[in-house]
Amino acid sequence: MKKPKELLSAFEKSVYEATAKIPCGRVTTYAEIARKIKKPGSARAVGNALNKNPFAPKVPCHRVVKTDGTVGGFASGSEKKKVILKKEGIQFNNEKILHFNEKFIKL
DNA sequence: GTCGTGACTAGCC
DNA sequence: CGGCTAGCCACGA
Repeated sequence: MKKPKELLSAFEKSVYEATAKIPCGRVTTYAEIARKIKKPGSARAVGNALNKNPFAPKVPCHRVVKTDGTVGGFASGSEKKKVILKKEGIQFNNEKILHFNEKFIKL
C-alpha cells in the first residue's frame, strides 16, 4: 500500500469544508472563512483554494464575496457568479451586493 | 530556500 | 468614488 498522496493541502480542505457550510440565500467573506479555519489573515490563500475548487459544485464558491460587499472574483466569471447568487435570492447593484449585511452569515 | 503569483484587506490621497 | 500601496498567507516552479 502506497501512501495516498494528498492532492490538496489541509489548509485548502478546510477552506472547502467551511465554504460547503454556507446555506442557500446567504453569503460570506473570504476573511470569515479564513477566520473560521483558524487562519485569520489568510483571505488571500482562501481565494487561491477556491480558485482551484476541485469540489465544485459541491462547494458553493459563488457564495463567497469580498468584505466590502463586492462579488470579488470567480473562476467562470464574476457575471456568472452574480447570476447564480441572484437565483439564490441575493440581489446586486453592479458589482455590489444589496442588503449585504443582511445576507452575510458569520461562520 | 527563494521568487512570483493570486477569486484579499485596510489605509491613504 | 476611484486609484495606488503595503501587508498578509499559501502554493508551485
